Formats: sequence, C-alpha cells, structure tokens
Amino acid sequence: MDNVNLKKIAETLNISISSVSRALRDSHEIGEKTKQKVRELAEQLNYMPNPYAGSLRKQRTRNIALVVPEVANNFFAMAINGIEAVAQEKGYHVLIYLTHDYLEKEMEIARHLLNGRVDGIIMSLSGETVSTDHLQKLTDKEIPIVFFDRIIETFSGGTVTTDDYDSGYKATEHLIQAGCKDIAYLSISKHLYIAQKRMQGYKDALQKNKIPLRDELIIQCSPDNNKNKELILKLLKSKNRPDGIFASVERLAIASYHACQELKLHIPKKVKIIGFSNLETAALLNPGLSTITQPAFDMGKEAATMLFRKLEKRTTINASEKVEIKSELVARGSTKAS
Amino acid sequence: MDNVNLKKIAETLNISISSVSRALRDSHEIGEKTKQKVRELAEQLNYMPNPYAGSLRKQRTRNIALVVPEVANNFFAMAINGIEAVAQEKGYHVLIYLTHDYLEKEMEIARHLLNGRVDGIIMSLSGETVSTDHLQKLTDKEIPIVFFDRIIETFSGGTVTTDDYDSGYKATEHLIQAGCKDIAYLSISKHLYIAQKRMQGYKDALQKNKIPLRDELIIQCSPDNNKNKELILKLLKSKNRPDGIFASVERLAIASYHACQELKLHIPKKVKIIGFSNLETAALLNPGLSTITQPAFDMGKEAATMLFRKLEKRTTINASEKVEIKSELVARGSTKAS
DNA sequence: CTGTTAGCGCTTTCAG
DNA sequence: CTGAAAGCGCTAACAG
Repeated sequence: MDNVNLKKIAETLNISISSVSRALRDSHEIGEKTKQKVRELAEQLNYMPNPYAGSLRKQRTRNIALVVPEVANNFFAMAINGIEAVAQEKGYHVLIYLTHDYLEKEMEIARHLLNGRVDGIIMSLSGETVSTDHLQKLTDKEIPIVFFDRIIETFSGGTVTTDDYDSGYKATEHLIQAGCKDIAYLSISKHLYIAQKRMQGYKDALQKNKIPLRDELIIQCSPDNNKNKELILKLLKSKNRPDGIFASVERLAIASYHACQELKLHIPKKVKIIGFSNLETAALLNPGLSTITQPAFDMGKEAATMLFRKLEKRTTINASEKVEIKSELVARGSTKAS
Repeated sequence: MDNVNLKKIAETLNISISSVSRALRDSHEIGEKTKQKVRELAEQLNYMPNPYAGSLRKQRTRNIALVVPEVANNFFAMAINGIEAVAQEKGYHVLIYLTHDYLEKEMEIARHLLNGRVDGIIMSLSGETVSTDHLQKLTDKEIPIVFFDRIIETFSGGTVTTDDYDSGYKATEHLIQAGCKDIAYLSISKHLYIAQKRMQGYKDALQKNKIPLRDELIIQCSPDNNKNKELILKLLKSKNRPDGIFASVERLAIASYHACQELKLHIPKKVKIIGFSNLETAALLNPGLSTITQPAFDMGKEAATMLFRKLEKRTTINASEKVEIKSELVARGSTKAS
C-alpha cells in the first residue's frame, strides 16, 4: 500500500540498496540477471523514485520557475505553452508564479525561490520593475535566470526578445500612414527595455514624418487596468484627444478599446488603435485594432531551451546570450486617412 | 558564498543543529535569548530552509500540480489565476502541466505525478478522457485530486463545476429565440460531464420548443482545431447548413467563427453562434457571437481551497465535495429572427 | 560484480 | 531548556 522504495525492493530481493539503485540506473557494474530481477520487481511494484530525495543528494530538482506578469493574456499564455512543451520534453517541471505586474509580488516570489526549490528561472519582469537588484541574490546562488520580452538591459543573463525598436517604429508609421496626426503612446514602464525601445521607435517615426512629439500624449500606465482606463478616458475627453493610439502591451490595447467604446468613439474612424497583442482570436477583433504580434510560442521555447542549456552546464550560467526574434505587424481595418 | 544551512548557523553559534531548528520554528522549549541570536544570524546570513529536505522528512512538498488542457484560453487562464492566488496565499507552489486535450499526455502526466513530486492535484480533464482509470493509482497513493469544469461524474473526489445543464438549455433557447431553426451542437466529448449536461440542455431546449433533434447537426470534435474547422466547414457547406451554432467550448466557438469567415457567412445574419467562452476581450468580439461565461477565477479559487482543505486533512481525502457555481449568458448582437 | 558507509538538510524522538 | 542520534529516500565514494 505504502510507498515502494529502494529499500523495499532490496529487502524482498535480498540484495543491497545500492545494487538496486545501480540496477535501476542501468549501471555497467551490475550483472544482467540481477538487473533483470530488479527491473521486474520495480515494474511490478510500480516503483517511482522519489524526486526530492535525489534532489537533496544531487542538488538539482528538475523544477524550474516561470515568473510572469499575467496569464490571462495571449502573449504569455502562448509563451507558457512553448516553455511547457520544451520542459516536458527535457524532463523538467514548471512552477508558475504571477506578479500581476507588481514589483512587490515579484520581489516576494524572488525571495521564495532563493531556497533551492528550483534549478533555474524563466522570467518576464513586471512593469514596475526598475532594477534587477532583487534578483542579485539568485544569481549569487548560481541560479540561472533567462528573461523573455520584459527584460532590463543591464542584466547579465540570457534574454529572448523581439525587434522592439522596429516594431515600435512600424506601428507608429502604420498609424501615420492611416492619417493619424496626434498619436498617443501608452507605456507600462520607463525602465523596461521593451518600453524604451518601443517608445524610441515611436519617437523616431514621428520625427521622420515631421510630426512634433507631444509629451502630453505619452501616458505612463500602471498595473491597475481600471486606473489605466481612467487615464485613457481623461485623455480622450481632453482637448488633446488623439486620433491614434499606440498601446505598448496587450492589456493597454484592450483598455483603449474599452475607453473608446465607452465614449462611443468609433474605431477606426475616430480613433485608430494599434497594440502589441497576441490574441489568437485576432480575427474576432473589431476591425480597426491593428496589432503587433510576437512569436510568443517560439520565444517561450527559445527561453526554455536557453535555460536548460545553462542548467546542463553546456554554457556558463551568466553567459549573456541574446536571441532576437521578429514580430509581425497585422494591419486590420481601413488604413486610409479618416 | 555557498548555502547556509542549519549546520552552519549551529556551528557559528556553538549550539546544536536541533536547537537552531527549534529556535527558527519558535519552539516553546528554547530560551528567548537563544532564539534571538539564532534569528538574527539567520536573518543576516539570509538563511532559507531547503524545502525538499523538509519534504523528505515530513512527506509533504507544498507543491501541487495543475493539469489543464490548454492555457491559451481565457477560461483556463483565469482559473489558473484564481488557483495561483490561493496557492500563494497558503504557501503552496503550483506546477503546471498541459494535456492539449490529449488523453495520452494526460496519462503520461499522471504517471509523472505518482512519485511524490506534489501533494495534490487540480485537474480539468482532456476531451478524449473517457474514464478515470489512469488516475486510480494516484488516489491509491492518497494523493488528493480536485477536478474543475472538465470532470467525469463517477470519480470520487472534489469537483467544481457550473450549472452546465441550465447553461446548455439557455444557450440553445437563446438561439431559438433569435430565430434559429437548425442548431448545430459542437461537442468535445461524449464522456465528460460538462459535455453530457450541456448537450442534454441543448436537446431538452429543442424538444421544449418543438424543434426536431437532428443527429447530423451534432458534431463530435477532436483536440485538433484544424480538423474541427474542416468539420464545421463541411457542415456549413452541406445541405444541412445550420442557422445557429452552439459551441460547447471556447476553441470550438473560435473555430466556428473562422469557418463562417472563410465562407463569408455573415454573423449573426446568416449564422448565429453562441459559445462557452471567457474571453476577457469579449467586448472586442464581433457582435453576433454570444457567450456563456463561467466564473473561471472563482472556480479556480474554489478548487484550490478545496484541495488545500484536503491537504490540511481537515476533511477526508476522498470526500466527494461538489461545488456548483452559476454561469452567465452574455447575449451579443441582434436577437431578432433573421 | 556487490555491499557498506556516509551523507544531502532537515525534523523529531529520546535523553539528559 | 538543550544536545545526540536516527532517519526521510537516494546516490556515490570506497571497499572488497
């Protein structure tokens, strides 16, 4: 009834525990007939090695942590998909943690991971995060971290990102070509790499097209989507009402959409929106909401592969590998001037 | 540099390991001054107990497994949210596993969980699952399982579901009231409780409204969405073309939508669709796609709470607790006859 | 080829 | 109030 362990097998077979252990791991220093017997009994008793007993000895758990801002977001959902696929293939197990885009949560989670529960970490930073100090102790403990998408440039670990500058540039140009003159930029952070790059693309596209940059059209958003919607509503109701919105993450695109709905501002006639978004249901989107779609599944796979490479010590823990994948701009709705 | 453990603290303080252990767990049989010293040093050295060493002794890992068909689906994403929230609060950690709606994956995962990696399991079955035989060994090992949404009625564990019969009935009636005469039902399974109940609701609503039940309008779908779309396309192109579709899970609603798009069948004029769906972006949906929205977040919380209750032994492992929560029908688009 | 032994880091009797 | 010692299940030196 109770747990079958090496001891039980050893006793019933009248051999030593270590022989059983070795037989099961197909050691070359065990006789064929012994191996056979052991394997049979193990099979029959449905023996399953206790993973954590082994961890204790070998100092590796085959668990990794996945720390993301949210999961009800197609980008992260697809990334998780990719990560889980690689993990399952490589025999790793994935612990999931959500920060809800709060730095405090992120710090708490980081603290929890300091005790050896996991071998490595895949992470996408919160919008509030401004430095990686809270992750320093993890690297001190030689726990490798790979970041994807939401990264901070200064951190010396692996990173997987997309061509954020280009995407920001193209997204903005898309709105300009559709006739927008007053384009708002919704940011989640001043410090995240993606936020900076996307905004730089935005600024450069404006300049290139001789459209003055207006600070009042750049909105710093928070983890709280209700507040964000209020900010957007305020902007839309002000004399600065933009005719185009560039939402730098999915939930801000959705908030923008809701705000426009509430004010009965037709999309895309009155306001055009382009957002970073991986909604698989994109085809269901109201026309007028164009998107920058990142290859989330591949990014997840890439990040996991990179982490496992570090864990298998086939590269230095802190080697600064950087992978960049291309995003895709999906235009929807009229692109003509309104 | 390396790990601080009880031994290190004990040595620097010149007391025994067990005293340190006790001091840290605030045992009443340790002097205040000793406790103080220990706590200070622990704090200073940033001591974090190794969770798996404790697991080995106490036979509990504080890890739970979450096994779901998919994550790129708002229903499951929100449920994960709820589960993670409760887990974080209770000090549990969540290992995530995806079956992609394949029984084979589900069985493999179940086998992996047999070894004590987790204390308990929260699960939503794959569409292919017809029995819970592959989970029997888990319950034999006293690993409690709580199911949510995708359950099989015969299993003696906890379950969290919604009012599936009512929802199926109302969804069908919604289409009937909108003028539909030929309503297709897209099923993911013959065996899952939700599939049976939803279909029963569908059948009863038809009968009540004196609409003949037509077997050719009941489509059994698979985990493969491309195939499903083909099935739907075939149906829409046949002489049996329905004027209403009731999709029993989110991805089938999306597949239906895509199929209609491809055939340029206007929704909801030509074909009305109602689907179980928790798209947070529901407001973005094309009008005409009505939904049954389940309280996924609450269901996740409920399932997690139930599991933790079992784990804390405040109830029998196999007590058949059943919780049912109400869904909500969200009508979109015209409800008038076409 | 096989057994003995010593831990991995922690908790928990059992003695003082 | 504190320490010694056993042991959770497993692996890996070290002997034979």
